[in-house]
Amino acid sequence: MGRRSDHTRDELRALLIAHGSALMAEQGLAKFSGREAAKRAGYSVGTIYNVFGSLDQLIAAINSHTFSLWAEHLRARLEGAPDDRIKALVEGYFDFALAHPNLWSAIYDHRLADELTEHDQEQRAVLTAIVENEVRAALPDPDMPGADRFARSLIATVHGHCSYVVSGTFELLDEPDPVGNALARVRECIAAQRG
Amino acid sequence: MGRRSDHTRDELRALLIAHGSALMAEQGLAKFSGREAAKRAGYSVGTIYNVFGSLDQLIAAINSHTFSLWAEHLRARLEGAPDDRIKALVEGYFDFALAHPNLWSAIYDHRLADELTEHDQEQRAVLTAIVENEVRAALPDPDMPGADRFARSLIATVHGHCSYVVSGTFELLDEPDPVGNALARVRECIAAQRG
DNA sequence: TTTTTTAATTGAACAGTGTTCATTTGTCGG
DNA sequence: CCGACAAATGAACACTGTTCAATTAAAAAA
Repeated sequence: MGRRSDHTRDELRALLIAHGSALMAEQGLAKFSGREAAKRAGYSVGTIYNVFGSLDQLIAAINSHTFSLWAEHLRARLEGAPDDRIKALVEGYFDFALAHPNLWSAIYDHRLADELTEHDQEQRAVLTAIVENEVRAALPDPDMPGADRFARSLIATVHGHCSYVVSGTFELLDEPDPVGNALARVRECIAAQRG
Repeated sequence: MGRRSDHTRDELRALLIAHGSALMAEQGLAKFSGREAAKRAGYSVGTIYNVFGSLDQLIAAINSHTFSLWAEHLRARLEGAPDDRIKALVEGYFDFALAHPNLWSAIYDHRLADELTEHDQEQRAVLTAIVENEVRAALPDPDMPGADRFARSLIATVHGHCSYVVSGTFELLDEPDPVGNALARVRECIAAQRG
């Protein structure tokens, strides 16, 4: 088969990301296969290299897509619990990761040799922005200098706890309530920002 | 070549771990090759399966070995700075990871299908125990209930920050001082344990 | 000591992987 | 209608993990 035009370039991108994402969710990064992803999309291996330049860039795009799903999940959870928004964020962070462990892990297990696309970076920045806004609002002084850096430090804090849950480290250490721990640490740090 | 006896079982284990660890440090988990590791140790692929049962178990053993190096690094750093021991721990956590990013990442990027060996678990628990002791000592009340769980929560906190550094996430977000952030969070949480 | 049994080591075989690229075949501007 | 371009293919290559019959040395038994 030679040239087709079943899909535009953008449709093809979306198609490969969608099927790639499904495969990633099923198999995880370690067992992910470009050939299989292409086959499911109805194309052959080479097409990945035409469209994304490399398999790694397809995986990066899949991961960026996961970020979008995740951001949407957080937004929905914030909407459903307008009282304690920090709690909603922390719980939303965890339950997305636990609902989609393979997708979530792939984000952090994948190491890209070259840099992320502009598009990928923007897609990923959305989640960070959501958290930055909420943390700022929860701060004793929302205009505190370095509020955004502080917010990202809190993300890292929650991330560490979540990472231990998904990797099984906490299970090994018989930790009964990792989410509660993460939330407690976040609250302590926010409280410490007064004065 | 048939049966040899150049090495005892334990020597062979150590040999494969040593060469595997060197390869892991050079190439990282994604490009790690069992064949290559075996070749460097002077044996053939099959030997890995004889000794460890599976390639994944060899990788688990390599990672446990990394934990030992890491614990030793922390001990040395604690010895060199007996005044601010929490700072020594946090900095020690980071600079081991940054000195050996491939070894460090392999620990968290590798997902074992079956469970860890007793031996592997013990080897890994050493690092946790060191931190638990130090955190306990730094606590307003060292006999606080749940001190160990709290210590592990702090480890998760530092881990999250470190993970973001090694994966490049923080670099992307222009964070100038991730270690400082981690240390600040840890201090805030410890201080919050009084009362 | 000689023979038998047992255990360790190999490497070919298999099914899969990522990556490249000559070849084919639609699409489109002139 | 045709030539130029672009997209899709899949065979080829060098690798991967995993299995396992065959080989050979060590240990046990005779």
